[in-house]
Amino acid sequence: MYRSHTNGELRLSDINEEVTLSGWVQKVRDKGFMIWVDVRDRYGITQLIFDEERTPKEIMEQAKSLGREFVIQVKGKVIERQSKNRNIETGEIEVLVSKLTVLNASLTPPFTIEDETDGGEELRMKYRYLDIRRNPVKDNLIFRHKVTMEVRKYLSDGGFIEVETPYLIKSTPEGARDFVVPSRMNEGQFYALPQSPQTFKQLLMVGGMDKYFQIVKCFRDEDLRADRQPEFTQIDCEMAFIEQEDILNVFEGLTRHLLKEINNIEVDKFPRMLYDDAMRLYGNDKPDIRFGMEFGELNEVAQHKEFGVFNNAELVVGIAVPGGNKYTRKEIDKLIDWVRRPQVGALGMIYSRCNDDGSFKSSVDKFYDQEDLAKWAEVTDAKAGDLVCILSGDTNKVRAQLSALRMELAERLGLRDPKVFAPLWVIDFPLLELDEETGHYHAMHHPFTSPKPGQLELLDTNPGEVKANAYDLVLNGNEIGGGSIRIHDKKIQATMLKHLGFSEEDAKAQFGFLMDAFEYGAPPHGGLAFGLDRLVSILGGQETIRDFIAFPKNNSGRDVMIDAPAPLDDEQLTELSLKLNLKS
RNA sequence: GGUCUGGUAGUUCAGUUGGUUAGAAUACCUGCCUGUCACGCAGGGGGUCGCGGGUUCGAGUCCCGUCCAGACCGCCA
Repeated sequence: MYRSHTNGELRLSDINEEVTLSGWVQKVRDKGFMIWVDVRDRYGITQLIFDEERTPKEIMEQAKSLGREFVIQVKGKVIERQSKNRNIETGEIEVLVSKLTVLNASLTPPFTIEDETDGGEELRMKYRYLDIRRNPVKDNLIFRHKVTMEVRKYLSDGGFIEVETPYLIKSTPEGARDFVVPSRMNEGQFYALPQSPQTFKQLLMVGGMDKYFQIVKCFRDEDLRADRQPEFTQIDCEMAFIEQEDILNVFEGLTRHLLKEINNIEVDKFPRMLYDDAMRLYGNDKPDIRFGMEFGELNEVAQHKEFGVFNNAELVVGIAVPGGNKYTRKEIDKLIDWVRRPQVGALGMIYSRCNDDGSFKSSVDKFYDQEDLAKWAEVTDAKAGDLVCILSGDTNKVRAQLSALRMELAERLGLRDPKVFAPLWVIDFPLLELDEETGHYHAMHHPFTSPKPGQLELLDTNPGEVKANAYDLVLNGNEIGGGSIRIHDKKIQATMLKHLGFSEEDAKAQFGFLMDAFEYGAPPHGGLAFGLDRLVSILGGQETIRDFIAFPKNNSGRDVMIDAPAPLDDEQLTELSLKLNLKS
């Protein structure tokens, strides 16, 4: 028996008990006459004591030789501490050791195994198994486990069946790049790893599994970000014989259940915002509504004077920065530099100070009088003491720029409180999106999303105006889920693919299996998918999803611990009938 | 594909205008220490300044290239 108790469990009530403990050496405090050793496992820390009077000499010597992260097993008696430590749960007792076994020695770890480690990101990833011994990472993994258990519980109780779908599927040209897997038995042919189980879950609907879910890995071969991994986990769901309203209700219920069970927070009914309104008021389809600073469009009140920059702009739009009038000229200039960075891309920024006496001072006083500036303040809902920041230009670009500024300022003003949760639905997304480079439309959600009833005809005349039965769940400025009512009619699906630029042949080759299935009694259906990694990190009140993933990839898609990806040797390449054609 | 930031002891970092033998903290090793718990005290070892080239009497420091890491833009139906 390696242990009778864990290291987080002994209390005063266990005094005089003979116990066996196992764990890692957190710390050796050698005071000469007395040695304390903190032994750790995932449940906590227990202090072991060795002293000249009560401990045999050879065990004292053994204790002196222990190093950090040695795996040890001890037998001993639980005794009350003379000086107690109120900071840890086992702080009132210690174990007087009568037998010490080193189960495995350890090299000195490259960073400290403590809550506030001295290890940098790269080092922690290389030795992730040591990192996982630290409370913050360990707790995050346990937290993730709790969230997924609650998800499974809620959905299973709601009649959903978890069904696994294949990982080795077929590459499709739409959407993200696929990770591909060569097939040895089918020379020159490749599987692709799924970007999502989309078509399979639709086929499950045709198969009559009218409430399906799956907690499932998905794969996208695109460049990474702090919050984006090449393999990530989705809570994937689909329902048949439902309307959009049913889906919103079920998954609003799931989200509310998680907030209640995990965060002990009750949330009101989630607001619903039209996509068009989200873009107009926040410049963004995933608005963070924990704070205001809504956009005020200023075309009408700013385009009647001699200021060419505004007059030539498609959109003039501003936000009020609460308390922003206290910024110095220098600070505002820095802000202007910030919006001019290539990552934001604004050409400049106009501002108007809202003074406490009700007067205004703007950077364009030459063109606008107090009455004009008062209207700007009114439209942007600026109060005395605020600063109105205005950008202008092409509508789509300027909205994105002002949205970036809004988020940046909110961050600086501390308005993005991770303890506050402000979920909302964004609904009525456009069906199609214009690719400015190619001039072609592509599906904003995916090609299986159904247009709003009665809008099918618009596809020919004004495709950009067609709205879809598509919706996103947004939490604190993050898209945590998205979905749609799907097409379940072969003809409509064929029309849709035609508009996306598929020839009849290509459509059949890529999605013939789905359209064939639609001919055998496909029920009306729809669903959505939650990004689990991001959902968990937001519920956990943290920015980085990597600390909620046991073994994440780095910025370049590498696993620095196992050093993947890696080249294949010639033998393997030959077996797969592959020949390399390296660019460099 | 692009923009920016960084790379110096095991680790986290400092290193001024280019100038003597490259420092601190921590970790590690040795010794001391009668209740420690961020233990304390004394001593010690530890450096390819990412790599390559250049400028210079002299480069951790300046220039060019390159690799690696991080953040962001593009991309992510």
